[in-house]
Amino acid sequence: MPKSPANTARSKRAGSQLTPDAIIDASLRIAARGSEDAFTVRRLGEELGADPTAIYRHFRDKDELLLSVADRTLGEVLDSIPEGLDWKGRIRALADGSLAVALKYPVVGSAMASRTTRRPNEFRVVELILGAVMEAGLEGAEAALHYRMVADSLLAYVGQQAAYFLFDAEARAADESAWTREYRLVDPRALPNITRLSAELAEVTDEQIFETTVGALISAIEQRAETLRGPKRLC
Amino acid sequence: MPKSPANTARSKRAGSQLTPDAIIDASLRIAARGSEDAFTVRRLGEELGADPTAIYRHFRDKDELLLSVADRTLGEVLDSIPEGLDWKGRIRALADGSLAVALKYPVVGSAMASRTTRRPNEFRVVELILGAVMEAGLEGAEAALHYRMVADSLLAYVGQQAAYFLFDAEARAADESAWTREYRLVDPRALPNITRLSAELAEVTDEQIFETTVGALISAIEQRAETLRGPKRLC
DNA sequence: ATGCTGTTGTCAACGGTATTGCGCTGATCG
DNA sequence: CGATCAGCGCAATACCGTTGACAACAGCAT
Repeated sequence: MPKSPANTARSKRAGSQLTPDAIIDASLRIAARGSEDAFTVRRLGEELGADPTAIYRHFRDKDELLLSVADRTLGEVLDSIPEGLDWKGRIRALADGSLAVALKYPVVGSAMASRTTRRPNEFRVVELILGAVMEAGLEGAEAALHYRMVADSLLAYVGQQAAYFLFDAEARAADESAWTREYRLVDPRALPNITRLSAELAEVTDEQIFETTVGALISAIEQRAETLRGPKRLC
Repeated sequence: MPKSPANTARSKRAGSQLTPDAIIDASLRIAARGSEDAFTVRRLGEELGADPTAIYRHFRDKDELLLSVADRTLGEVLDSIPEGLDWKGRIRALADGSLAVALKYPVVGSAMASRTTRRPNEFRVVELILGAVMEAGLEGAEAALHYRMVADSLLAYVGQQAAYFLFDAEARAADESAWTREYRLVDPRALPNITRLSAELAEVTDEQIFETTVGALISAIEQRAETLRGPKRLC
């Protein structure tokens, strides 16, 4: 075990050309290449010009590295959110930023869809969402519940998109043509709705879907707050 | 290439003790053991009492097997949905059933979160959701869009839950205690909302979150249909 | 009956993955 | 100046999915 670094004037520059930050940078470079370049320990060593196993001097295992990388990207998302937005704007900005960064680094996005990093920037996200739902008018257990709804749904959706994006071009092309091709060949008697809407199904874009989903979450919060605020009448 | 099976009286019983169905059954048995037993080709061979590579005589690769397994479980979910429910009830039944089966076979649920199987039962799901949103009052592109919202959100959420459930007990225990432990140790000045709501955050259950999320999707459909139906006035 | 053909299971092997233990080296510190 | 020790390279390990060669065996035509 190394002693605490930066204790004295230690690790001035030394022979250590490898630092946690440099490794995270290299990881992001690889992750940005999407499915063209697998994110493996060997590939990472190559990118760093070092032996693959050198990474293990700075991270316990690949999982811990991934968590650190994810935290870095989370930070980028948070810093990109402008000041002065209302609660809906902040949630929308978080959602859009998360999706963008997850599609930029799909390996990271897909791997973290079901994880909690427990690192600094994750707490900032929690704080942001909690602040938003409270500004919307929710309190206590209701605020906590709706925070979880937003956080879990967003993370799951974004991770799913990233994983899908990670598929290589061939597989994705096959998947997408399925919407237009196979839906038209289906038995119209057993599946009348699909038959009738096959054209419309093929034209829905991912952006529309994401926008609609985020909108659904936001308006759920809004309605809940309204119900709790004015329980007297509806109209 | 084999000719079409069951053409004549072929494959009466023959030497073939291994059938696609038997392999799917064995896969589900392994998948049901969750994280205690990895779902590998070798383990599958062991479960079948056969050589691991024998599977490749019936499925092109592991991915195709997984798709078939997933389709089987989808069928179970669909068959468990009772007749005579209104559109909200059908969507709720589909959601609850999907979550249940994904937690029963977490490997399958997590692996399929970002896939489309393009197999018979998937079309039945599409048909079901489309029918529901149309019964709610949506048509054409609006129906297609909201179908995608429900399908994608549900699949992503359920897959996320399954992946999380797949973690071995130790990791999950650490994760869960994080909610109660680390949230209390946080800097109250930088993260006031977390500090204030740490108790409530720890008490939110997964069931509540899922129920709230599905409710949000349903009421988004309801509202959209209402807006389109009566565009005259609101009150 | 005999041989042909095609299916199915077995075996050994290959290339890929993450990870670990050992030995060297070179900067830091007493 | 010599001892220490963190950081790195190397070799090896234990898995993983997948493939190709081979043997057993059914059904079919001769």
